[in-house]
Amino acid sequence: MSQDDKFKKLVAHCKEYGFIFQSSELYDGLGAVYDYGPNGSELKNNIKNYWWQSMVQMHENIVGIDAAIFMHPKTWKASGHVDAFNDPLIDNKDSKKRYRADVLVEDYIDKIEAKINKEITKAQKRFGDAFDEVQFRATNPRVLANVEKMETIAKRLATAMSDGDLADIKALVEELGIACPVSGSRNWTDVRQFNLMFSTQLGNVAGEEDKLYLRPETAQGIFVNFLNVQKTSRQKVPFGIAQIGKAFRNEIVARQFIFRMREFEQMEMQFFVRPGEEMKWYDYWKKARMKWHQAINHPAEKLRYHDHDNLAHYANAAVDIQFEFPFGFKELEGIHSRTDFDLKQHQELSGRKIQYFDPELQENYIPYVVETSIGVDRMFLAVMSHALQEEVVPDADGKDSSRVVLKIHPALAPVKCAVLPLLKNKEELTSKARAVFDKLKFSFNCQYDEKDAIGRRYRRQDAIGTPYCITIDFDTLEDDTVTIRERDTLEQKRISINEIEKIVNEGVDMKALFLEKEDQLV
RNA sequence: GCGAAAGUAGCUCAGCUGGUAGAGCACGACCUUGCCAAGGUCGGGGUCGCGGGUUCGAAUCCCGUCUUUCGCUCCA
Repeated sequence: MSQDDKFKKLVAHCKEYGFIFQSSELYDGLGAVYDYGPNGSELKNNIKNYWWQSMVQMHENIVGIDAAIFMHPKTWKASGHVDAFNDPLIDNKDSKKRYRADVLVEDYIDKIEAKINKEITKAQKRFGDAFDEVQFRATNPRVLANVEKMETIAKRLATAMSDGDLADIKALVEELGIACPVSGSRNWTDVRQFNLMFSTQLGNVAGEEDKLYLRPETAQGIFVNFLNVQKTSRQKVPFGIAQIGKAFRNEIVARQFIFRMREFEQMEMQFFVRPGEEMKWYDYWKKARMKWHQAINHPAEKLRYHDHDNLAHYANAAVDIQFEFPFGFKELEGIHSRTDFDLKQHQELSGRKIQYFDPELQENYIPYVVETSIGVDRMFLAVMSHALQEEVVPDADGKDSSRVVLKIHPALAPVKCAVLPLLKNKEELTSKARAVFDKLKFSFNCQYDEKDAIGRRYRRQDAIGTPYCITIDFDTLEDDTVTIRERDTLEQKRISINEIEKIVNEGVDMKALFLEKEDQLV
């Protein structure tokens, strides 16, 4: 099966079995927005629980918060999003390629600089030891002209950027004769501004000053609460603050099902450390997060680290954990060393001190931050795409038949257990099965199903990843035993009704995922 | 946003040299069925994404629009 087919099957499966629907489908849908259905919301909650427990419950020095989506507008000035998320974009009409107009101009400036450097190297060779670079730069007419040109362009670009003068950026591109690297043509569209943040307003009659943004990341809710949390939870550096919540980005292109959505959910943990110790913790979380992924049976070969070539404005080191999705290796989680950038910025713009007094060092400092940030929806997609399998199993006559099975980790499965009377028309069986179901439903998400042949019901449960099926037959009426059927092995065992709860609970227990990691808890 | 492909029943799709819709699976009822899907009978369900045009007549031809998929950019 091609990757493309596999992906299509995954999307179809998600819809057919109530995992994911397109948002507002009734009205033709809304671009790049999706809803989670009955099974999807269960799975999503289980993923969030797995993350939350591994972070907050398993670490004494990590606490959770739930900050509002609306934040003071200055937050986004401080975080750099107002500037960094305002990209002036320009398209080349011939190659159909899109570029950031400011980057095109900056590349042009780099070219001039390269020219100057070439000039200097040449002169260095000619004059040898007698060469004085400062003197040369100050006097050589070609160098002087180029430096002036560079400065003029840079200054004009900076002014145009801060004024939002898109026409002048376009004019710059045209005047400099910048050509598209692909088509070589200078046939450009106008420069257009794309703000990746959604805006709305506070109050009914709002002016520009009341403009609010929907948060483009959850992290800032943690940073602005740093002192509140640190003081009230009596935490000492190093410690972390975890949060799960929605974030919004008005992506130019949102694609690939739930991989890139305009409204998405993040699971973030900001770990505050002593300045200078950030790389140690960066390495620690890099490893710890990889283990978290592997613990739910995602194989090592489907996961890999990917170092960032270009660091974001707030980071001094950054690595992605990539997962092999049906459409290739893509980013699933990011681990960033964010330095003291955010806290420092908030200190500056708020005019309030954001410092931590370290009782051991007897000094005040702004902590450094190591962030782990993972997309819930991407994790969902990773789990689904790895779990969805089609395999050949023997049917009633021992012949080959295919089954579609979601081999999802039992701890994440939407339904933990299905209770099935062997036959539908025997009242003794159905009422006994009902009784068993009514007991089990207090312990975990459980389903009762009596329709169709037993084999077909097994397959239905396979399709949504239910790890255990309990079948009630005539022997049950005699001795209170049932068969328990395991999803992956298809094995059936005869157990007593009293054992069901214990066996299923052990199978789906999340604790098992943490035990193997105990040796490396903070 | 630009380029390419697609949109017909809950799902997967057929029908498309124009004559007002079909299959398989799914769904409901009844029968059958003693452990790994696809047994029998009956039944419900679609104004063919939406809007407009051409035509006596449009799922089918034309235009527009929305959505999805793939590529370009960015990212959790």
